[in-house]
Amino acid sequence: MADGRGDRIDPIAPVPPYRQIAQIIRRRIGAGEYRPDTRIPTESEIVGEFEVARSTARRAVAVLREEGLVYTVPNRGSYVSRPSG
Amino acid sequence: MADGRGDRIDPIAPVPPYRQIAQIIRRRIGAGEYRPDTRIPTESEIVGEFEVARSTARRAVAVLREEGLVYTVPNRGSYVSRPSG
DNA sequence: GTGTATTTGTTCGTATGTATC
DNA sequence: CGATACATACGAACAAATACA
Repeated sequence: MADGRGDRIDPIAPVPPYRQIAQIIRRRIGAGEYRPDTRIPTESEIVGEFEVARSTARRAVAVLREEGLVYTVPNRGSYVSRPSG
Repeated sequence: MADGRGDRIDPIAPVPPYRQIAQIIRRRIGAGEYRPDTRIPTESEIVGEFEVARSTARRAVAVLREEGLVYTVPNRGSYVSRPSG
């Protein structure tokens, strides 16, 4: 379960899918499923797991990046940020 | 003409380029221009002939692969499938 | 064995058009 | 009208396997 399979989004919830996905990944990071400097799921994997468009997957990752929770390396993927300090 | 030069895609047609290209290759296979177990054009060749991005060329090939019309050998190319049976 | 070219695999960056709410 | 979402397309970079001189 370390991969969190079973998490689902509700496409008709008031909170848009991209935020729900960001929340799920945020929780996994907090739970240590994705650790510092290791890659979080690629956009394609997010698309596959949550059955959303790539643009939605990208937005979810963008939310986490803007929060500073992850950093994105072009053409490589997005990685969990190390605790600041 | 066995190489099909002259086939063109319409970038603004309702049918997207990647499907038009798949259709053209599909037709060539049906016409025997590309025969069983022989390679179809590489992604680069498709890019050159139809003047599309590689990602579009890949999608066209993916369509044919999903239809079972061709099989792709990693790092080698895509080949015409043999008639099932 | 080395080096280079070819070819597919992967991944992110960005833009446009359409549709829905 | 704005935000969200999906489909499509082009671009760029790099990896890995294969082929060949």
